Amino acid sequence: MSKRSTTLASLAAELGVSPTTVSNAYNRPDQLAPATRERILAAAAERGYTGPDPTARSLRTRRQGSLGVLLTEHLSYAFEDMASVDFLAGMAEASAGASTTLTLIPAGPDTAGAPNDAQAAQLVGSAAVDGFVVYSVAAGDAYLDAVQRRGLPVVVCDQPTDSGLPFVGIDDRAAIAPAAQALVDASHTRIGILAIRLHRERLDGEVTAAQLAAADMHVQRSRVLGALDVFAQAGLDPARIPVVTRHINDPRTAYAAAEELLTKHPDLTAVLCTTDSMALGVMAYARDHGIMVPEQLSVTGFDGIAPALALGLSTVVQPNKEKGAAAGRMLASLIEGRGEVPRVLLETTFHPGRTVAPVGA
Amino acid sequence: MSKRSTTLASLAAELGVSPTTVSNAYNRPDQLAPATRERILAAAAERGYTGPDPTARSLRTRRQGSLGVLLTEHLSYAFEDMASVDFLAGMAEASAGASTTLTLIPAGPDTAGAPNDAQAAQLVGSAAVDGFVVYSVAAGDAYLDAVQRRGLPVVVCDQPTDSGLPFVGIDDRAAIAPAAQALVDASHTRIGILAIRLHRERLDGEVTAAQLAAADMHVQRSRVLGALDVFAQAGLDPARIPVVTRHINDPRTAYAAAEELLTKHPDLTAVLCTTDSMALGVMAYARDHGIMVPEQLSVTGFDGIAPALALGLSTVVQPNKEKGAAAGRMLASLIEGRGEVPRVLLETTFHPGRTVAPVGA
DNA sequence: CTGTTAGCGCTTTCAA
DNA sequence: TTGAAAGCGCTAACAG
Repeated sequence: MSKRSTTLASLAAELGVSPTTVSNAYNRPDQLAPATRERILAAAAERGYTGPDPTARSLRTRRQGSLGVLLTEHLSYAFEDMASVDFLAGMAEASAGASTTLTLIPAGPDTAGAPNDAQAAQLVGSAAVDGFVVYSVAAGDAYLDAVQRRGLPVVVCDQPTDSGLPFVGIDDRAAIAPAAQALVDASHTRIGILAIRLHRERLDGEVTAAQLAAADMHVQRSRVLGALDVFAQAGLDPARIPVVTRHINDPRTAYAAAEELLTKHPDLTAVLCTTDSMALGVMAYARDHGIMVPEQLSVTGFDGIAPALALGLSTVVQPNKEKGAAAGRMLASLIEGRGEVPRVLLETTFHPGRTVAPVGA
Repeated sequence: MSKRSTTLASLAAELGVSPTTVSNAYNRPDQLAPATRERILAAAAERGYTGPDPTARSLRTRRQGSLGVLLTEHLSYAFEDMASVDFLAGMAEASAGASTTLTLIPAGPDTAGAPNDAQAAQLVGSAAVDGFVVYSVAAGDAYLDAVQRRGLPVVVCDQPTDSGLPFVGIDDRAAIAPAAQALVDASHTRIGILAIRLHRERLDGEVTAAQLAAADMHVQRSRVLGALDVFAQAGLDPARIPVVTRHINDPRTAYAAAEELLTKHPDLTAVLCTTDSMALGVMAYARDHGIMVPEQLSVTGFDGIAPALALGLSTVVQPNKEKGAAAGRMLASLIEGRGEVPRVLLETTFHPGRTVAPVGA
């Protein structure tokens, strides 16, 4: 209480032992006499010394004991999406396994060209971590650039898919096929697509083929293209399949997107969504407007989040949590120094659910 | 590439300026000639120097730029509960506001008396943070002790309620009253209660009055007692109201708990749950067993998580996200040095929903 | 088993 | 406007 806080050195001095000995008492219990150790720990407790200062230790050892996580856009949106929450849960598990902490970088929204590159660099540059997992960030994102410059180990998850960095994800383009196929098998021909965030720039509404081709959010783009692959294969004209998108991913927005799609195209008999959250929005909209699912409208999703599964949504299930765990483990092993550039693709499955029915059933 | 990485000092040497000047280029742009600054930044970029090392800076400035968050039990369980996810989203918002990162401490399960106090102290003691928010941790928890010993600013959220530390939460005992009252008003007399985790020690199954009185998880205890208050007031004998509890909070467990309660007490006409996740479990069980809600069974929850609200659950809504934000802001301001011991109680509201109906309706 | 000696990379007075 | 010096608190060699 009286003097400025106790340090390892001051403790050592008061006890008449060397700093090394005190340090060993904490870090290498087997390197000193148990009696000495007891004496040191007792004195420490008495003085309110809780052990070596983490910062000083990190400076010396060059290890932080923390994995950085960079989520797309504003963190608080990320938490609204169950898929990213599951991902984080998986990372938490991996980090507990490595007994490190998890540092979340609260990335602000990064609109392309917006002048917040400096802030990105600043936040990323000053995070006390041993490496980063970058989750579902747009190609060319300022935060991603900053992370790469930082020079620490990095694992990219989901996207961008072409960064050349260690990667964990799924094959989105192939993964969505069974959902699209289910619609085709049910004889649907008037199908709409609902996607979130195809571009870094805000872009809400119906998307042109050119815009789709230029989309820089790889995951969403792959899913839309994967669905169109299947529809084209089935003889449908991709140009006649409306694609509506929204920048923000939350329930209200999903509802509005569903409304736009179904109002502009009242003849649709099926909606393929690139996320479950969107599909949930469609179902909410349908319920509110007396549209029976699947009798009058078939709906498919993507992700396999709990609420969607609980509602019996026909959807592609991806192992979100396992993805987080895999990314976390991969990062931990890169930090350990096993330095290959691995690329892990996880499996997905189609959950038939009960929201797809033959046309006019 | 060639030599060991660039440091502020080496950069300064190569440029023939002093370390101070380079430091100023990053930290006090107004303290040096713009031209000098440009030159320094350019040279830095060229050499791949991304700015002052965060650890060294922290050691020097004694600030970490990160808020620590301590969640109960295994982090990955925490993520399964939407209420804590919402809380985290709120904290993320507050931390973005303070432009700090968020450090999650992956607390392992802390059974009372288990010998992991050392690990707790270790994890908490070595986290590079400026303070902690402790979320819903049992009274006497080893992690909480470790946090207190660490001597950094701390904000307690939800529980324990009697720590004397800065606090953010709700009045759980009063908050649950409207839910209980709704059941009473609907003339229910055969009511069961489902709660999670009343004690630190694992305890699954029906709880005795003595066990309830000794519960060290304040929040759950308060909610159960608050409900019993109302029932007693209405002339029901608390001793005849079964309380079933589960240690782990996940959908499967909730389902099992519902099954236990309704199997042991088939005459129940209503179940009051102390969390929405439990209530969801009851509804799932009811659906699977052909029990109509609310016609044959009334159900109430607590929390107001999105999936529950979407299903029309009659529940007490608490501002989870706002709670996280309030805790984060309070911690940030304590770190800034505004050092009172505040105590914030947030408001709750009862969401009538449609899962309560008169007996035998 | 314990001690001595050097920094880890940075910021901060204080001077020039 | 820039520089010199002095540590922040710790651990890793290397001796003893």
